[in-house]
Amino acid sequence: MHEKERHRIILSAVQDRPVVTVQELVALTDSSEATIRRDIAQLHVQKKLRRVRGGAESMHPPQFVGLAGRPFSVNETINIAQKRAIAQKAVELCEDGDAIIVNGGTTTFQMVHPLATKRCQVFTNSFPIAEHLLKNSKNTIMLSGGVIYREQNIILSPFDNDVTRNFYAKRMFMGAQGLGPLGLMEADPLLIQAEQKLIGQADELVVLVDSSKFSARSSLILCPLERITTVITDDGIPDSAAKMLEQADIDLIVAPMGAAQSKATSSG
Amino acid sequence: MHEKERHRIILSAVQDRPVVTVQELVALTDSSEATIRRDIAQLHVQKKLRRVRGGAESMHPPQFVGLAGRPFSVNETINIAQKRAIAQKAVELCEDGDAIIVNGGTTTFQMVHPLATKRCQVFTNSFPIAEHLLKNSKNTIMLSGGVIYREQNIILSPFDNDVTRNFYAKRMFMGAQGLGPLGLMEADPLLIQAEQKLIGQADELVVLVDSSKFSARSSLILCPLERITTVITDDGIPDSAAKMLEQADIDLIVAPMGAAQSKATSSG
DNA sequence: TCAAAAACGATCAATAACGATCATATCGCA
DNA sequence: TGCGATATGATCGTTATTGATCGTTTTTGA
Repeated sequence: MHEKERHRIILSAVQDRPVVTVQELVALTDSSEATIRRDIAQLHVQKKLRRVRGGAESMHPPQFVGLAGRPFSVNETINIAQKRAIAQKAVELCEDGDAIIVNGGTTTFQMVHPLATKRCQVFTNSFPIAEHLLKNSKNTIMLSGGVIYREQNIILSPFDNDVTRNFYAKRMFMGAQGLGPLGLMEADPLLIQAEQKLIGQADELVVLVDSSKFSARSSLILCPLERITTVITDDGIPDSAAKMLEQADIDLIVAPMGAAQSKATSSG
Repeated sequence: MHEKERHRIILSAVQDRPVVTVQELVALTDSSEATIRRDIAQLHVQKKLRRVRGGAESMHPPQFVGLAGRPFSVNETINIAQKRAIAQKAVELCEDGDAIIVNGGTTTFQMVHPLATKRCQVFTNSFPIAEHLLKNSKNTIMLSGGVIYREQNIILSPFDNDVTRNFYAKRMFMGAQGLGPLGLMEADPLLIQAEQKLIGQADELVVLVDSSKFSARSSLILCPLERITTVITDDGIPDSAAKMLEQADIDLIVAPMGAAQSKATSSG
């Protein structure tokens, strides 16, 4: 067996499992302990894995997401003030008893705090949102079925016949990568598919975007402007964007920012 | 078992319960007290947990959790030793890559700790099981869609067309209210419906019941004995029950109780 | 309060993992 | 084919980890 081949196997094994022992790799590659140790040492200096006694472990250890409060470690803290203000306005649209769909995302996640005092029927595809509402509110929670994708903490189903089709809501709330004349834009094709499925199950579509999203562009169009009922953003929205929304007959809600106002930065 | 593996299991166990004893961890990892104490001391200086007399406790535990925070506050603590031992044996049937179904319940929940070091495809209808495995393991998690019932922390779908139908597994693991000559017995009609749906999606059916369940009777029959492939119980199983299982051609696995006990035996 | 039981810490032997070295095997190239 | 370079496997001394045993400390229960 060639070196490259072993390395491929080792990296594959170490990514699948928290730890791989030298013995397991010996059995897997049918080579000697000495060779495996040399390979591990080599991959260690290449930062492809971490060398530990007895074997090797992944460089990206399984995320220890502390508690319910902090799901997506990176994105969540960007523009947090704007997101909170926007989410607050979004929840103000909801009344007890309403059936709503909350699509997963860092902005929509901020809805969980004001939602804690409500009693709505919440359908979501976000594991952290469901978790938080389950533990900290009395809302009825419905979850979509499917595989839980760890990076986004989103539940995706490749099938068309999931329970999503049995839920119909007055409003759906969602964030987006960008919002322009062509419509709502998203980056990931997988997300596109899931979100389009959800959009079809709601009457009104409420989009939550901080003002930086009006200049952000992405490659994939999720839906045209006409489909959007309401846009909630912060007071950094450019006039041109406001005019664009007005012409498309979209309700615009501007969430006022508090005293400590920071410039919105694009959050990827 | 290697160091990292033990640490993973210890951290998994300590998150599930406010305090874990050294003895429990010895049983869970099949290593000596001295080793566990060293591990706990090590994780203590790493601030991964807090070392206390008798065992260890979680670092951020005094956290208030609502009703739904812990799976079943009452049921969870009874027969905990038996449940852990039984769950341990159940996980020993699983190999990396296996597709398994884990039905929600207090006994099956104990499978999460030994599962922490595995890499399987786990389909479950239990929110706590999904949550724990998501945070403490690298398993692929698939969740059934539907309403989250807070009392049982189970996700139920009244519809027949949910994503459950798209998942097929080698084995399904489930607990039960009782196990008698007439078959597997359950108390709640709603659970019956959901569990029957799941049973149809697996090849083998593995039932996890502590020995008290052989004398328990319930009103509703979930499935006949013939459908059961394997029963895992503790060594308190009465001879009559063992004979009943043998006549029904069911594999019986007895989980040893206590530190130094006879190894598990398989028959039938 | 005292005695029994459990938990603990320290120590030591056994074991497993490691690193270094050398002999052999394989590959590239002329 | 022959040669050099590199990769691999085996051996051995060293080091780290583990489990058992001891005596000590803490908790439990009468």
